[in-house]
Amino acid sequence: MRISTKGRYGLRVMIDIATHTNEEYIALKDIANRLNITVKYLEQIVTPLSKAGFLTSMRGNNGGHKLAMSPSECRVGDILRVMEGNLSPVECSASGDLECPLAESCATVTFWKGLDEVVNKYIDSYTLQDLLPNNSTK
Amino acid sequence: MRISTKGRYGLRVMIDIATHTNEEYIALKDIANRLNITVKYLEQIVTPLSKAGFLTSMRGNNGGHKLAMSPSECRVGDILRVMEGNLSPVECSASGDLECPLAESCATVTFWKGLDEVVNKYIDSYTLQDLLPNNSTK
DNA sequence: TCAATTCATACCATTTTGGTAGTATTTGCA
DNA sequence: TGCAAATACTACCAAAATGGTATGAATTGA
Repeated sequence: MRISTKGRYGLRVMIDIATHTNEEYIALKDIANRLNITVKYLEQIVTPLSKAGFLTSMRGNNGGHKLAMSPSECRVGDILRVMEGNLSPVECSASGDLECPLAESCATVTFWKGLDEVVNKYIDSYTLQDLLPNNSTK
Repeated sequence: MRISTKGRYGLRVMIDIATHTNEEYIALKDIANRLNITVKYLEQIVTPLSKAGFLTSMRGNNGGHKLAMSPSECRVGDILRVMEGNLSPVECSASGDLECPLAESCATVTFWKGLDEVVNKYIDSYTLQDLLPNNSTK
């Protein structure tokens, strides 16, 4: 029951961009420096976030990334779901319920679905804004 | 953010034993048959549950396992924590906070701790009794 | 003593994780 | 037009975790 490093870095990156935003594109190089990871690895974290529409990227000189929305409109849950792929704790609580060969296992499906709900509800209760350094409301 | 198969099997095994209990020890062979896994693998699932005190085991002929408590006294959370080792979503929300080199990462620690709490609260709200086939209260 | 059963290790193939490396492509600017 | 800066894409890789199987020893009741 773990959030992978990609999920953690993804969130950190979004926070970093949000705190250093100044109407210009932010180079991966700078983010990588601040977060102490390689640019190449950072690309792998940033790419899905960009494809999902949370960041807009710009190639070429003076290119980089910036937030595609305001921090208060960006749910932490959305970020984590993009980075982690699927946050369902077990397969059968996800969408396509392929196989449940055991009758007993189905007794637990409600339980797993409930856990799924609880997790998603929590992570969706936070926006990026809530996690910015100067913010202390939550 | 996944529960491993060991966690899932652990829960299934406990449910299986609870539903087939009749004041005698239940052989792993029978459980393995019903759950369609090998006895050897089942041993690895049952051993930590036994050591944690949720099952009492009996060696020798007519030996096996049985619940050490009534299903209503057995929290699902306790079972999962035993099987999964540590349910904290990220390291720094767990007990021994070794290193947090980045100032930014600490902005998220409250968030991760909250997630940790929410998960544990949910899984502790269920007892084994709640997951037995004939039960439909929750 | 014997059969049934738990207990304890060792082992293994596959997948996932956490990255690095190299190259191609795009863009702004001199 | 050509170059430098930056992202984008694709391979690749080592180490750890996952999800098991196999073997053998110890224990117990009859």
